[in-house]
Amino acid sequence: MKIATWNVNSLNVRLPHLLQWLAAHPVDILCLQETKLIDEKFPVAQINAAGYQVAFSGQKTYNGVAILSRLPIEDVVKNNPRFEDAQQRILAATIGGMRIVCAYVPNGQAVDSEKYHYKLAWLSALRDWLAEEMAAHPQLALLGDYNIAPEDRDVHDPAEWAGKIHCSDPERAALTALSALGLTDAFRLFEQPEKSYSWWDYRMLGFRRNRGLRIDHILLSAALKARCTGCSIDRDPRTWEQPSDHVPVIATLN
DNA sequence: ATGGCAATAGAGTATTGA
Repeated sequence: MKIATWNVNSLNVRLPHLLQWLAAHPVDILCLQETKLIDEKFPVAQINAAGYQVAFSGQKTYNGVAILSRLPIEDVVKNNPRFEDAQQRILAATIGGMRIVCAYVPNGQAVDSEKYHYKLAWLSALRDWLAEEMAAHPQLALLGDYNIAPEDRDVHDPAEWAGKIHCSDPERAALTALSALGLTDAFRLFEQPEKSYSWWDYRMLGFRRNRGLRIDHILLSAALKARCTGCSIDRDPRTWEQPSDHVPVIATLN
């Protein structure tokens, strides 16, 4: 069983990449972020034809999340019931006995900005809701674009990013609060190459110079951590023509 | 200190992302 997450930065533009990637990596479950599509325009037929069922929750221009699955998708919940939010950033579903939560955490723009405080409030509400979800579903995975680099080793230049958005102490504390619920970063369960990132700026030759951040994560409950046998980042799609600025993260479960 | 790239909306340029 393989589960994965990918911020595609517009599914309208990236559908060919998505289908190409799935053909090479036929994961069982894939969470998408930044689909940027209203539900009426979601490419259901193409995704079904690739062998996947799909649940989605979108809006115009921004945000939007989806879960693709080879197994039936049940008990879909859109957004956090504990947090009133016009932005479509969360999709939860039960698949194969697991609770899968797909999340697109707010960017935050700049420390202390209005969007930053929205990000922290959003993360606090996520924690509170997940505490309940985990009690009801011991086998839970939280996959998505967290817009937080957990540690300095997840940042290409920790000095340049110190205290800045994605790296500030309150953001990292919010991630620690999720860990305190019993969620573990699947990527760090295993030995990994140094300077592993999941996002690179489109500008300044960010990818070629490997000026990246690791901000896309798969967090696993204890029951799923015990089943996890591997986790990796697939940099390859970042080399394709007109790529997303993020790449997929994949975890293997037995 | 700022812009640099990409996508969107919409019709020139502003906004957002990370």
